[in-house]
Amino acid sequence: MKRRDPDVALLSALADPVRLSFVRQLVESDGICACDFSECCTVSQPTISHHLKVLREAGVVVSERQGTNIVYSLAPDFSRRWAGIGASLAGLVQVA
Amino acid sequence: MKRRDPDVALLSALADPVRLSFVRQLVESDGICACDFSECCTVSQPTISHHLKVLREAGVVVSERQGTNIVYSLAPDFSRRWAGIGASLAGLVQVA
DNA sequence: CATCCATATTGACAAGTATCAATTCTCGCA
DNA sequence: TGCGAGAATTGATACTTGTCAATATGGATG
Repeated sequence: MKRRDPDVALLSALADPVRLSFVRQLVESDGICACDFSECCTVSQPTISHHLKVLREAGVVVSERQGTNIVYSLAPDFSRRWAGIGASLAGLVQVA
Repeated sequence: MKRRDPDVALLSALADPVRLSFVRQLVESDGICACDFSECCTVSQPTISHHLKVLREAGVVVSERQGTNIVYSLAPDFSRRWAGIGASLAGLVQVA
């Protein structure tokens, strides 16, 4: 596919039930081990890894090694990017 | 197709460059004739109709006949739905 | 260094989607 | 009532994507 609009890429990354579920979990925590995502959805380990890669490449999450595990957390500028798209779509304003 | 999470359905509807472009045009106007969407993207009439149907079924837009044409506009509760998803994702608050 | 565990990658396949050409539908209007 | 224009549907096709099994990678640790 051609080079993608980053907004479309971000929306695409969120437009999957498994990935949206991952992101919702990440919003409520300060980092989740990759191995712990398997508890929510009945998908295999490679599938989890695939979805995390999609989220990483869209800039939704970042990963960091902590000992044996790899811990994922929301990308620091995710909420700003989301607000930016929202501003262009629905006139929303972010309250700090 | 299985029953879909409406949030995923809304995000999926927006996660396409043509449809996102349509929605951005709709945000800035009070209604656009279906025939006028052809000006922005180089896609055929059936393709435009298809994308508008996807947006309609996701609840992003509504359509209304006006004489010969069919006029599309943003669904009245779209911005509320967007804000709802944002609240669960990024802690955003809508400023009325 | 050898091994083990967690994660990532590869390969394959099924299902979904975007697109267009051709056709059909549906009003408004003469 | 019949015609014409705008919009939707159908059918076909190429591309993308979600998924898993099998395999590879890469640190930590004995």
